[in-house]
Amino acid sequence: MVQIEEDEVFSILTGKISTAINRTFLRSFAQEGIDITTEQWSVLACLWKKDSVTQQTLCMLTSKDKPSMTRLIDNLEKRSLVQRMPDKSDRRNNLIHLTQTGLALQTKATEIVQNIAAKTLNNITEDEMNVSRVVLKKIMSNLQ
Amino acid sequence: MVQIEEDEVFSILTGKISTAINRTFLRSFAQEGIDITTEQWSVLACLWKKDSVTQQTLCMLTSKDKPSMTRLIDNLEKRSLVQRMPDKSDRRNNLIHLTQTGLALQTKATEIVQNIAAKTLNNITEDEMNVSRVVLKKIMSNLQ
DNA sequence: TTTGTAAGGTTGTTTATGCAACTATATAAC
DNA sequence: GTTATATAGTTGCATAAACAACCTTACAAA
Repeated sequence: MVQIEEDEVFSILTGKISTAINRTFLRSFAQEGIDITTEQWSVLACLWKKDSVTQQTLCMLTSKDKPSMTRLIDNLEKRSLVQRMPDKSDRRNNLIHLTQTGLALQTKATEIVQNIAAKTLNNITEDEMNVSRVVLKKIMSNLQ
Repeated sequence: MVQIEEDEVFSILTGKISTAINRTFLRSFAQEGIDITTEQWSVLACLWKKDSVTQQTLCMLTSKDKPSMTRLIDNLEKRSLVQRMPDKSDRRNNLIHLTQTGLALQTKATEIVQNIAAKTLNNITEDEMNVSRVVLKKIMSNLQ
């Protein structure tokens, strides 16, 4: 049984680390003249792997709920990065399709994200990384 | 040098884990009839340790910026959990003071948080936990 | 004493989350 | 075929984050 120290619980629960990462992320993107948020990037990253999927699919891939996805897509459409397309085989679906602009962002954005990741994970050893992977998986499964 | 796999970067950057924890947190509190958010709790938790501190102090303790804190305190005041008090020695300051209601929440809230933490960290060994602590510290310092 | 500057807070705008309630389409049961 | 139910997506409301711009009070330098 793990002894839980209040301070570390505090740090994790309050999302200190995730908001710090998010802040870094936003600033790096802004600095490079890319006007998207972390969340918008997370959707684009899915589409760069596989384009033209339903909003529901994107919800599952990003662990966001339907209303959040609706508004994320709204904002991505405002920036002309994606476009909602009707699905002929099932009219309930929107197929989210990358525009040329959205597609063109991939290289630069991916590079920026890799840099952030490298900076964030600096000094962390391979062993520490492997343990962390296990821990993260356990936590995710503990939370369902 | 750590090899960074895109999937795990993705999971961390998108805050999948922190939002999952946050969701669990909100639901547990709601279930027990406590109507506060994770962020509001994080402020209360500071005050339970040391009452009557400035908003700026709370900002530093919770890693939030001034506007966020202003609105958090607004919402905590709405719920009558804290009260802004003038600081006679420096009129720029607000001293944030726990009300009786805010103080009374401590025991139950702390118990709920401990339960969430225990559930979240279930199955994680002492060794894994120790490595994780180190990794979290390194990440925080990498992000300043 | 006046002026400049720093520090503590607040407000406005945009984006995002959670939840509940809603519409529209599809599908299964009768 | 009609009804019931499930699925996809949208909208409304409250809360929170980031950033910039702002007001007020304190304090130091001239």
